[in-house]
Formats: sequence, structure tokens, C-alpha cells
Amino acid sequence: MLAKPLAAPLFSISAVERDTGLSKDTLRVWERRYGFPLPGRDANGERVYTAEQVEKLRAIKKLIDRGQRPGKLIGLSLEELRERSLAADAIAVDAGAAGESGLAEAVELVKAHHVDALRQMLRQAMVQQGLASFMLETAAPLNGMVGDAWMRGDLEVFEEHLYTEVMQGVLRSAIAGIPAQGRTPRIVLTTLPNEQHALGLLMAEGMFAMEGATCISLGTQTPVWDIVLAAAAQRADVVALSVSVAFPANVATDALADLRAKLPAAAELWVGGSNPGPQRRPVGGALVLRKLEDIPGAVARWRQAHAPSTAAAGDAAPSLRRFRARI
Amino acid sequence: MLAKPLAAPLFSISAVERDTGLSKDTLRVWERRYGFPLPGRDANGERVYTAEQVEKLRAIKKLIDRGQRPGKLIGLSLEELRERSLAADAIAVDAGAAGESGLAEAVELVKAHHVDALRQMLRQAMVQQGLASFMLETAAPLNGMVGDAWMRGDLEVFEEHLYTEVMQGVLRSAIAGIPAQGRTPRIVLTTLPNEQHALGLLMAEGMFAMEGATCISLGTQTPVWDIVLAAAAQRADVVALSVSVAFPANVATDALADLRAKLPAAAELWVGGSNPGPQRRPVGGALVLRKLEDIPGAVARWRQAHAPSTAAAGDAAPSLRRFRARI
DNA sequence: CATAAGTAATTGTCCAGGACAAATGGTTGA
DNA sequence: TCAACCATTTGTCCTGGACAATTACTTATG
Repeated sequence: MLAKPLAAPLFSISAVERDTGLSKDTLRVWERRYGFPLPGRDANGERVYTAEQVEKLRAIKKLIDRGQRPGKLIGLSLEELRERSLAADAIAVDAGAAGESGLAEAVELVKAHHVDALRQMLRQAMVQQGLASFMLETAAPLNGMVGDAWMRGDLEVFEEHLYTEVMQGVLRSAIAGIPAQGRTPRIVLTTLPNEQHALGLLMAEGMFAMEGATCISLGTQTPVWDIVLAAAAQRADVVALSVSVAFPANVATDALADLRAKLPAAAELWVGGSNPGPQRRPVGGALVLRKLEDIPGAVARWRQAHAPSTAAAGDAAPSLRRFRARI
Repeated sequence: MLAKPLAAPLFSISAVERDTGLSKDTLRVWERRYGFPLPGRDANGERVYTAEQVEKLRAIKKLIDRGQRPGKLIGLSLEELRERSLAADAIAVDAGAAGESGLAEAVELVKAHHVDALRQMLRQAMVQQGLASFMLETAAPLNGMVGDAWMRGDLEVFEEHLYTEVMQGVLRSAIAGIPAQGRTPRIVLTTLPNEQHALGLLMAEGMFAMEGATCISLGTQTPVWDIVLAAAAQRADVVALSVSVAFPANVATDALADLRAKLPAAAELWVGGSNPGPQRRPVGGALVLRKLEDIPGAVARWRQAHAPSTAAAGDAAPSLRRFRARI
């Protein structure tokens, strides 16, 4: 349609919506109310955002997701926003400092684009630590560090892609090596539509597989209705969703409530990932797994509750009730 | 937000957007133009859709995704819409009869949701045939059949997801097993933004790896600008893109021209996949690889043209000129 | 002094209805 | 058979108003 004249990438309003998680309506109303962002217009009178604007919007969104308010943030410069981010990250930074175990080195490899070295390092770490602690102590924190670095603008998009691809390869081949035990629960795994982050899902699959559960992964981005169909077709005991920070929290909450309502009552809904939505306001009837470490316990609990000797199929054992706050 | 009165489940416009994949704007404009759906209004004057309306919308959307047009569909009843779905399936049976090589059987496994059986069958086929012919004779045609079946509505979205996930696992572990030879050309692989089809990309990666080329995959959906950055950072000799049928042809053509203009002249641009755009109107300066089978030849040609003894770095050898129609 | 209740400001989503470009379908001429 | 043209269809974007849900602040009360 239009050949871009040069290296200044511009964004349409829908591109910005996709990149920031802020709805078109919100973007327009901010412009009206706060005077930011003030995009240019193309020949057709449609909004055209610059990369800087998008970056600032992303920084603002990140802080909003942590509970701060738009009105107070919009006036700040990108630097001031980053400061606030870092202040809020204080805890995360601590964790980063604690990671003396070569994690920082791995991030450096990403920045230096040493793909092979990174892959080798990760494989080696996995062999040394075993899959379980590799995921818990290496993959999960590394994901967090890479995600933070990307948020901070420390990493280019393609560098994050490189990392994701390498880590995905390492995790997938590891998971493929876990012997299928075919035990219950049967777990259908996926992410919500527009949620592209596959690594959280893969790690969850790995954890479940190590517990001997039967995993059926649908990959990323399954429409709610198809999750329901898949759960029925696979006679799933559990539907497990991974929801990343990047995903709009309120959309997640709504979609989860919707999904819960459509799933058969006998199927449980487990939600993992770093998204603040489900963590702050748990959806009724969904079990929130804050960390990968919670997975073995959840599986054990499920098995205890569904032990063939004690409970008949269909009614949840009392011990589980605590974890399912009905609306 | 709103507690549902159990008897008649009603849907807000955002719930319908989630469930059907039709945007709020589209829902409103259909109402204005076609008089369907005509939702009720709540106390606040906001649209309230019934479950029947949502179901019909979903049926319509499914047919639209297969290429039918809204205007022709909206007048039909739910039963008539279902008929059309089934009518399209009739052809599917024919096509199924053609595949004698066990491929039809694989598709049946997908429809029956026998994930484990499918995985086992694919792995076995790969061991028997070897990676090369597995990809050419099994994976590639199977992809086509699954894609066709999905287009026809023969497969649900989640069934296509299941297939993709299983095949991806099989291919990835196979590719991981190819010893890295580290030879030239260095190839950066990815897909364009909004192009989610990962299987074509993986198969291309496998083919390249078997030729001993150095593959750096960015995964799917890399923005054009980041492809350029990645190519520079990796000192790529070739950028290889996979563009599926599902991808809008003209968008592909534009994006490719854009990419070609931004890439350094020394880097070649190779385009594969089943998309008709590049095949019909080749982008200047891009080499179109119609089939996976073309890959070994392309690599061989590149090596011949860049043989260290004959040509200095930077200028393409004459034998290559034929494949690069400059604008 | 703390807590509850009420008021004010903030903020996201929805609405109407106009406009327009991209995509599609059909027609004509080479 | 193919290319070029015109008409129609269709999704997205626009403006600017409205309102309910949330959050922050103030005041009355134990």
C-alpha cells in the first residue's frame, strides 16, 4: 500500500492497541483528556503514533498494571517512568542480584546475539541441574529477566525473539524426553487469544509432565469456545491457562470468568503466569497458581481429592473446596 | 461486573467480541446495515445479546473465515448456516479418498483427538523415512490436508491446534538432533507480523539445517524493522521468510518489498510458503522457493556463487542474477 | 483516634452515525 | 484466457457526548 520512506517506524492505532494493551477507546480518550499521546495524522486523517510514543505508553501501562493511576503518570517523562519502574522493581532487582548463578551472563549472551553459546549454556545447565530445577531456578527467572529487560527497552524485539526461540527449543526437547505415564489428571493446556507467550505454557507443561499427569497442549491463542470443545473432546480433568504480564488484566479476568462458566463443572480451571489480574482478583471457581512451584502441590491435591477409593466421580472432595471460591 | 441471571444468559458487546472474534465496530455496523443482530438494551441503554444471537454469529464467522461473504450469510437461519458448513464438508471426503499413503489416517487421528496415537505415528514415520523424506512426503502434504480440512470447516480450531502442536514437537526434536555444521550461508528465519503459521518455518529450518547451513530462527511474527536488525546483528547471508496461504497476499507483497529495501544489498531474501502473492508477482530482489524441495538447490547455488576461491565478498556471481529480478 | 458514610474526582467503555479505503465481484475488450 | 475497469461490499477509523465503576478525599460519629 505505502512504501515507507525511511527508518522511522510508525504505528496505526490498532498496532498500538496490540503493542500496549490499551484499547483504541482508551487511546482516544487519553488524547482528548490529557493531551497525550498526540499522534500525527496520515493522508487519510488517521492517527499515526511514533515509536517513542508507543514506548512511553508501554511504560505507563506497566505502572498502571501495578496499581498506579494514569492521571499521575501521563505527565512524566520516559526517564521518570523508568525510575518509578525501577523503584517498583526493587524486589525484582534483589532477586536478580541473588542470581549469581550465571543468569546475568545468559542475558548478556542474548544481547551479544550469541545464539549457539546461549543454547549450549542452557542445555548444559539442564543436564547439570535436571529438568525440574532447571525450570525453577534457571528458565523461570531468566524469562523474568529477559521480560524486564525488554520492558525497559534494554532488548530489541528480535533479541527477545532469539531468546524465546532458543529456550523453546531447549524446553521442548527436554519435555519430549519425559516418558509419558498417562496418569490422571488429564490436563488441557493453552493460552487465551492474543496471548502469544509460549514459554510459560511450556514450562507448565514440563512441570505437569514431570508429575506424571497427561498433558494435551493446544499451543497458544485458543478461542474460549474452542478451549471448551477441546476440554470436552479430551475429557479433561483440568484446563490450565498461562497468562503473561503483557496480557491486559481485565480482559483476562473477563475471559476466565466466561471460560469457567462454559466449562463443565467437573473440569477444574487452573490459571498460572505472572499476570496481575487473576492474582489480585481471583476469578470464582479458578485455582490460581502463582508460581511454577505450586504445580506439584496442586496435582497432588487433585489426586487426593479424586482418589478412586474415597470419592465418586463428579463431586469435589471437601479438601478442595477451599480453593474454589464460588461467586 | 454483572452477575448473570441464571435462566437466560445474556452477553454484553465485549463478551460477544470475545466469543465470536467480531469487533465491536463490526457488530454495530452489521446492526446498522443488515439489521442483524438486533440486541436488546439494558437499563443503561447498552446492547444485550441473547445466546441464540451469539450462536448464529459464531456460525456466520466460521463461514466468513472460509471465504464466504457476510451479506450473503446474515439473512440465513441457523439451520441454513449449518447446512452450508456440511455442504462444504462433502468435498472433504473426496480429497480424503485421494490420500492413500496413510496421510488420511493421520487426519482421522486428528479428528478423533487421538493425540498420542498421532504423535507415535509421526515419530515412527520419521524414523522409517528419515527426516528429509518425512518432511517432504509426510509433513508437508499433511500440513496441506489439515489446512484444507480446516478451511472447509472439517476441523475445529482446537483440532488444528492439536495437530500443529504435535507436529511441532516432532519436527523440533528432529531438528535438534541434526548436528550443527556451522557452514555458510548463515540464514535468519522468521515470519511476518500476524503470520502465526509456525510449521512451514520449522520445516524450512529443518531443510536448511540438513544442508549444513547455519540457521538462526526468530520464531514467528517479527516486525520488518527487527528482521533487518537481526540480519545485521547475525551477519546473515540470507533472510528466509515463510508466508502461508492464510496471509493476505498484498500485505505480504508490500512487506517483502519494504524488507528488501531495508536489508543490506549483500543479504539475500528468500521467500517460501504457499502464499499466492509472492508466487504470482515476485518481489524484485527476492528469490521465491515454491516448495521445500527447492531448498537444497538454492543453498547449493548460493554456495557456488559465493565460493571463496572465485568471488570476493559483496558482489553476487552472475549465475545468481537470474534469480534476482531487480525492480 | 479510628472508622464509617458520603461526596468528589478519575477513568474506561459504550453510543451514534458519518466517512473512506481495501477487497471482491462482475463486465468488457484485447 | 487474461487484463483492466467499474460497482458493491465490508471493516475500520473518526468525533464528541454520556455514564457507571472505581478510587480518593472529607466529614460525621463511635
